[in-house]
Amino acid sequence: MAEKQHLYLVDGSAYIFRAYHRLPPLTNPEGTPVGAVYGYTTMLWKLAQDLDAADGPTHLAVVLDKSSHSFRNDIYDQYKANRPDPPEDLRPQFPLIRDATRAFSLPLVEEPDVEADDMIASYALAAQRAGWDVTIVSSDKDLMQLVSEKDGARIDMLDTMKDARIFIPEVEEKFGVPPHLLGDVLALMGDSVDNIPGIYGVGPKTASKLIAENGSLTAALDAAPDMKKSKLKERLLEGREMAELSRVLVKLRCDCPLPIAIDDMKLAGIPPEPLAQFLETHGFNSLLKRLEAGAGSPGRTTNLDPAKADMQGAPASAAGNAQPLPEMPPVDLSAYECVQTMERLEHWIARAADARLVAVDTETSALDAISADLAGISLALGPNDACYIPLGHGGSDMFADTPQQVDRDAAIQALKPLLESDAVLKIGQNIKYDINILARHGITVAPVDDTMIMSFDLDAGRSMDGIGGGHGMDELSERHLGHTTLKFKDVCGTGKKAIPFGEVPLDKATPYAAEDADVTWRLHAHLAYRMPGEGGVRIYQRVDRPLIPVVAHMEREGIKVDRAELARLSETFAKEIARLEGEIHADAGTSFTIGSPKQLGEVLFDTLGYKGGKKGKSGQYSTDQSVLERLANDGAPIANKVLEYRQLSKLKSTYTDALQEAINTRTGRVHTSYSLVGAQTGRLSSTDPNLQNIPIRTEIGRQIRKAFVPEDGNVLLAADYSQIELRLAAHMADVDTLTEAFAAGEDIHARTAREMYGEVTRDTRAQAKTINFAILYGISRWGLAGRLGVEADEAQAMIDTYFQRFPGIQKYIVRTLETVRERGYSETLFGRKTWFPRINSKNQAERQGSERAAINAPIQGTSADIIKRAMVRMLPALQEAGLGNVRMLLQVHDELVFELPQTDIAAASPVIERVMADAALPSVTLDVPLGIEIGTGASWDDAH
DNA sequence: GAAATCACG
DNA sequence: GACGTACGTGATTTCC
Repeated sequence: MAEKQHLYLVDGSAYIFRAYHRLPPLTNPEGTPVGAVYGYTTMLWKLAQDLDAADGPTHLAVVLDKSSHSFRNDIYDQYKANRPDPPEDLRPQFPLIRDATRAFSLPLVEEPDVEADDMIASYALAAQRAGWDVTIVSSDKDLMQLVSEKDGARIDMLDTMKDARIFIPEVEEKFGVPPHLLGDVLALMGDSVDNIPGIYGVGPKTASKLIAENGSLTAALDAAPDMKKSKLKERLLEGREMAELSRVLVKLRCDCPLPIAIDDMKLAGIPPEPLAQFLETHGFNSLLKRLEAGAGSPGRTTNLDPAKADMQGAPASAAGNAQPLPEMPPVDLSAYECVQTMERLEHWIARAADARLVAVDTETSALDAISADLAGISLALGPNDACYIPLGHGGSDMFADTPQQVDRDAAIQALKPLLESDAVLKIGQNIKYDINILARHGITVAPVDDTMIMSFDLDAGRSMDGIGGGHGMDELSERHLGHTTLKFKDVCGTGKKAIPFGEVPLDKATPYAAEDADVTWRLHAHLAYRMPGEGGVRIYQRVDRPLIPVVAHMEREGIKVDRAELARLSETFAKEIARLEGEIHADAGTSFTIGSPKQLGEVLFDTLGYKGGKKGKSGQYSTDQSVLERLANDGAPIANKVLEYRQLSKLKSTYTDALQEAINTRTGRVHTSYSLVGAQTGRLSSTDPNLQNIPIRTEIGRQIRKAFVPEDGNVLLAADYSQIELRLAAHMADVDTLTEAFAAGEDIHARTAREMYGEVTRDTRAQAKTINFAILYGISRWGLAGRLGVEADEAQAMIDTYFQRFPGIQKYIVRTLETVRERGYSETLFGRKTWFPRINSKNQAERQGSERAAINAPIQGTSADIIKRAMVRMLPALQEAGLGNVRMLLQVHDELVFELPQTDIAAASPVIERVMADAALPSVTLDVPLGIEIGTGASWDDAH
């Protein structure tokens, strides 16, 4: 029997309207707007690429509206009458949609006097009659009428923007009736966009209820006279005629003549040449590169990673698309405007809306986004085309005049539509900060691009000659623009004499603030230009960019800590510290600063004369934990006391004291700040305070975790990836023994012990665990020897055994190092690069250090990618499950912490588990399952 | 501001 | 023949 045919019908006209509103204002090299065309092209690409997929197309055609007039206008002259003209910069894109379709060599259907919907209906039913499956690529609710299954041939829909399949249950869920009754519902409720009247006062809810109860529109209208007296009854009686007219209007014509036979819509390989030409003409360089990389057409090539078409999360940004690099004149600080009236503000807002790409920077009174006050906002629309809008300036001198400025709340109301518009891309340097500042003024800034993160995704780990390897704006400006920015300290001063930005006079504030926005705009142009050619698009668009609002939101949530509990602990610790101090001084026979490693070393090794003091390169004795533990074993009672003293001082100063200070006075919670560019591997880092290193390993430290608590009625839920890095190592090195052990849910360290030593005892398991971790970090015989307390050759023998037992691991290490040496960077499964500029260094220590980091980076980085993907999907998944009260508070590398009502635990746990376990999909299918461990409780400690 | 130490994954 | 030994972070303290 022949394979089943599957026809995809693309509703091209509807798509470009949606693409237009979701995509940034890209232009081709000639300056013609092509944002929507780009979106359309990527969609076709993705569809064509699914040619060999299980449910992919065997046949494909695009259907477009030919003219604005159709037979429906003859029936009802008001049909679609109140539709506004398409936006100015969309109009030139309509003909380009045809060009794009032809470039893919796809059949195109355009018929006069009927709408695209009618042609789609006619084709869909014809194909279904022939026994084919049909997928309509659209999200138009009218087309949902066609969803059906007949003799095993199904018609379904695909919304490529939401990546959602719509079949009968989805229609029923949305409208409360099966698809064949949908036309009746639509007729009753009407449609303001198409100007279909329906019945006045009847919306989707009432309409679907009436149809569901009566079985059809006619029956519903017939039943009206018998209804008990109500507003609805009157409306049904009065509106009968309009409803019947509407029923005709929403009915799809299924009998249009078919200009192209369905058999001729066969999707074969797509000739690359016309497509390449089209992509080149419009500057779609990222797609062009892919086409070339695939050495063929999207419909045929197997080189394309499905992840690249995995459009989850982010609306497109300018980064990664066609971006010619504009000419940029030198920065001119005198070119900036200080916006002091509503008229000028409106002018800038209008221009920004027109430009559809604006660099934004907020100036505030402090560095902490959760409590800092807004001092002003700067905007940039191009090089030297920038302004500063002071909103909270006034001298500290009470007698000085407050400078003229727009009323803050009025300005915020005026800026809100711009900053929230889907059609305007907001770019910022660390825009998470600005998002959080503006969130407190009721503005949800979106969509965004972030130059700091773009830089990180291109250049993580790279150090640039003399300029440094960071991603701060001043550094980026030096590196990419050769421009030295004004420094904050030159404007606000430094140290004690520093003044808040709101007290800086406007003639000094304006050049500083506007320059930041100008430089951000310029950096964005540079980085967006580099993105596609240097492989930054995938990780930026799929992982890091969609994460920005998610992390911003977590920071705003914060977590509650029990201040009284911390204070109690501080006091207990203080007493204990004082006692130990006395004893240590007595043991030493002298009073000294225990917290000074220098003095402590001298006391231990000179005054008291203990053996084994080793000085480092600074000429100082080492007194760290391992040294003190050794001394304690050799019978030095003072050593244990110092260790205990150290532990308590650490806990008190870093945690119990500092966390009390960190409680925000406004929210009563602790708000950390996450850096998305903090760790070279792609991990997040947490500062002010660091909530990623709260004690857990010792009993006394865990008391601090007990102070992290939910609000009354809630619980904390902690969800951990179990052994994720070892699982990823097993997958990436392709070690069957380990992947099978993980699949079987075995204790992986025990399994390693069995493989290496033939038996599992407490000892061999512990050794195997150490070796497993050593592998992840790039092993050396000395390092392992030190950890295990054995000689180096014994450690070497274990390493040899390990590699013999798991040859895949050794191959992975060799392979990874080879590619890093050759290309200069490592890569995660999701395409995140980390650069190792010293991998070929002549300095052995430097080189070996880089090698160890390079072995670890793909594993640690892939783990980071996975949890980031889980975070991006988490709240939408919970929302969809009706769990809007679940709050995601913290991320600790392989753990997510949530706060939720006690009553939601049972429903939320499986959703959280599923999102985390499936986070690699669909981009990457792992050979190992990702195990998730979930706990709940009345504190963070209890949740473990 | 660097160095030493130690909290976490 | 010396190097200096596990990957990735951030906060605190002391001392120069």
